[in-house]
Amino acid sequence: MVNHLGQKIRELRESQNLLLRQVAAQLEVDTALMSKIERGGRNASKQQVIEIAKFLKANEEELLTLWLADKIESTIVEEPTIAYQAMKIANKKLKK
Amino acid sequence: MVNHLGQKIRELRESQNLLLRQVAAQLEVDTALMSKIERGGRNASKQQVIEIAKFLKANEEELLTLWLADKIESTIVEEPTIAYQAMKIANKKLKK
DNA sequence: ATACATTTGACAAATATTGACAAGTCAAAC
DNA sequence: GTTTGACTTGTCAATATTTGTCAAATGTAT
Repeated sequence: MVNHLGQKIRELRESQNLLLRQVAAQLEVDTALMSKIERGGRNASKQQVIEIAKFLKANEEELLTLWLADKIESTIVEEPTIAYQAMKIANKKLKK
Repeated sequence: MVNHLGQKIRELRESQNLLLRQVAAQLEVDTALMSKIERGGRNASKQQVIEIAKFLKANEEELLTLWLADKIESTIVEEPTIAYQAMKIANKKLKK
């Protein structure tokens, strides 16, 4: 399983030489939680993603898209054999 | 929002002239819960879907696929603008 | 070895989900 | 118009899951 959002956040954070502690402070959460978010051990809330985007000067929609992709993946990961077909069905809604 | 699984179950049940009460008894749940499952007010558990398929002589994989599609849809429904892109990302995993 | 960043596991608190029950609607008999 | 039977809905307690913190462990450079 990948963790699209966490990897992206870590990339952004490190490229700006920021510490977990600093990002965590901005979100007003424990450093441990921030670590888990980056490593995929916890999901960020939508609001947290928005604040992270702001703080790391990233595109909010891009991060939210990764966040949603992670959620979709964790929904389907237990059902690999039928996932593709189910995705196809779910996709039909989107075209409208 | 549609409810793929519930609609299919109702269709199967009615075509066999069975009562909600009868299907519910088979699953050992309240009729009210069965009603909610068919109408989309509650999600069935995976085990319940399997038992429903058996009782209604339906294809288990087909019902589970609808069940998973419903879960995916409820994951993306709150984020219509980014859903398509997120689905595309999640889809990449499946090809492997 | 010290200092500091990060990670991990365990835990309580908060939140969400589950299924039952009771009360409700509705239509078809009667 | 009241009874009956099928289904629906709101509410609730029980249960399960998720959330974030703390303390301890691990890693990393000086």
